[in-house]
Amino acid sequence: MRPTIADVAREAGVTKGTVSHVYNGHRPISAPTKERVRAAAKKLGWVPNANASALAGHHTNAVGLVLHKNPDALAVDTFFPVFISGMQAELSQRQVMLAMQVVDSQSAEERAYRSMAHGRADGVVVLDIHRKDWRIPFLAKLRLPAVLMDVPRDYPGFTAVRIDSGRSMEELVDHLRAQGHTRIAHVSGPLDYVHAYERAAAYVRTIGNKELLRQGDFTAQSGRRLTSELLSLSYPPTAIIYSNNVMAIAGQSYAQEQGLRIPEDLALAGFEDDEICAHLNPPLTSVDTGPAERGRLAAQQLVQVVAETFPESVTAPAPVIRYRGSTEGKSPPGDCDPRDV
Amino acid sequence: MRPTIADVAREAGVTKGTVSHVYNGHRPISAPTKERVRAAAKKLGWVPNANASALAGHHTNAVGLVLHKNPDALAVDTFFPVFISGMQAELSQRQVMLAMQVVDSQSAEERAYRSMAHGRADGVVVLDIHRKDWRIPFLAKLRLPAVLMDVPRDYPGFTAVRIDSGRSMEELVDHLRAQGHTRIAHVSGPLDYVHAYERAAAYVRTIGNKELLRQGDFTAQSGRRLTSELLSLSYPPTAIIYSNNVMAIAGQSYAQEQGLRIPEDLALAGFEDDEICAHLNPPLTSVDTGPAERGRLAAQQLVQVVAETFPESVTAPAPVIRYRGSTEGKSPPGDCDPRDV
DNA sequence: CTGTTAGCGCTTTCAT
DNA sequence: ATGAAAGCGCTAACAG
Repeated sequence: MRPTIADVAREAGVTKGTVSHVYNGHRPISAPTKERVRAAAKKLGWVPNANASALAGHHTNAVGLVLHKNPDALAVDTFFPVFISGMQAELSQRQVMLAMQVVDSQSAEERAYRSMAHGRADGVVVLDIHRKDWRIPFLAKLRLPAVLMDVPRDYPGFTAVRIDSGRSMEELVDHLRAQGHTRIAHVSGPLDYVHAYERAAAYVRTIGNKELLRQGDFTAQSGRRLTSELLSLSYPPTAIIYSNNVMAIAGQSYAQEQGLRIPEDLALAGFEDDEICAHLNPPLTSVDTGPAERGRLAAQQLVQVVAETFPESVTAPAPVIRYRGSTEGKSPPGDCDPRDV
Repeated sequence: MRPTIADVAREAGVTKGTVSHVYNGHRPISAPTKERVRAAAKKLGWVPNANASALAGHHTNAVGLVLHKNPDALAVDTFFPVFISGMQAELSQRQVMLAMQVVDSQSAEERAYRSMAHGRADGVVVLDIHRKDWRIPFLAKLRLPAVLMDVPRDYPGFTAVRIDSGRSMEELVDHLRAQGHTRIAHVSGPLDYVHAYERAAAYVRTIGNKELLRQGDFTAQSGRRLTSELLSLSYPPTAIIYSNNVMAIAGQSYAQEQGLRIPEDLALAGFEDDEICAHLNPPLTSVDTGPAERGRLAAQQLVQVVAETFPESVTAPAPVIRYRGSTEGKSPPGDCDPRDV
């Protein structure tokens, strides 16, 4: 049988309560007793049973992450591994586990959050918030502590980790304009996602109209399709900003197949920078939103929420635009680019 | 208060035992009773408390993954996200959670496995097996069900998911020889890892000596350093095979900085293909070991192990070599490559 | 500073 | 086919 707290207590000549307190520090224990208990635990190879302690105590030492998406998307999108590694940087220090569940329907998602609330995790990090998101009231009802990523405003009872991506969109447009572009398109993500919406809104605000705005769904396929659609306009754009890199890479590859030179004939930029962007040919300009740091902040906030030291919402460090070859070298109209011969 | 099984029982006019059996099918329940219980549960928003059921029953509906490495490595190495997405493809169907813990020391790793064994998870998947791996006897002692990835032989009481990567090394060497290469180097991973060792062993077997074998550690830095070392030999290699892509990409980038043309002056190939390889300039030849499928198989095996239908060890589909520009176009010695002018 | 004990919410015999 | 009740291993409130 696996050792229980009673075995350790017997071995150390104390009671279960004492052993318990040695491990959670909820009351002072004399040094020699502490030592005896530690020695006994080590000798027997005892670790607290997480289920029993969660059941009795109400802390699981785990945080949850419920992802509503196709498992394949996890493999393609580089945001997740980096975000998760950021979370783990914070969690591994504190020996907190990450309880991850991928679901494929709303009912499964509800069940998953319910089970998190009912003893699986002390709290959750919520990603990909929608503009009208059922999960926020739902989590409130469940009284499940949560950190909301990238919500546009504060929600009572929740803390948030925010990011200002509208600003980056403006900078990107300015940069392209400075290079002489006047027809700048945007391939957005689904506009019911807050992050996609904010980028698109900033785009429309800066450009002044939505003539060249197209709504994609973050997949390579939609990046390709919408690029093709934009390029076959009678008056096509000379620059396209994509709301993520998967779409941008697909767009670049499509444009090159069509014989367009990047950036001379078409400039491209994306959001959610990752290592691949620097290695493309030409390298892709993109916005680094700092996913690792955001993951770390999310975990840090959540740990505090769980500890009942209710933290203020924070804003992640401003995104950084990595300017690369895909937006360089556009000459002002009328000029003649030497490479153009 | 969150609803408990007692609330549901009361609401449905039955006992707790009956509710329990409706949910785990451990004994027949009449249809009408079943319906009443289901309705009551839905009405109250009840889901079984995972801790209580694990404590009483002994199943957690979670599988564990303990990773002993720097969190950053998770972000760089594309193996993990893809492997995990493969696992999730299997787990999400069965509503099984993934309990993930990143640790930074052996003692933390032991604790993590102990806590998995003591109620965190029904079993674990073990990655990055060493040639002499303390975890195997340790897990046996803990009686924690486990699936071992890429072990060279069977271990009594464990099932394994294997892969034949030695064969790919041979093919790669043959391919390079066919293109006229006679000085073929290998930058391996740490040789105490089974996967790195098997590749290196196949290399030595095929080449006949270890003159051009260098031991790296899977980081970009070591890829760069060892490439530099190999290239400054008085009789340097004309081709290098790396044990992972991080090292290969770093090597390619270093070689190009030195003014070498790939593949004319130096051919390169790596293991652990990922999307980035196809987008490099030139695209990198590499071995696709099918991480998603291996993740799926691991999860599938583990689920079976946990269900006590002890499955045979399986071998994953053979790796596929993606031949790309980084190994093409080497002319036989003496010939004159037109591009060489 | 330490001992005692009543649960936490569920599963599972043993009854009926 | 269902009910009753004894724990699973731990925490925390109550004693001392």
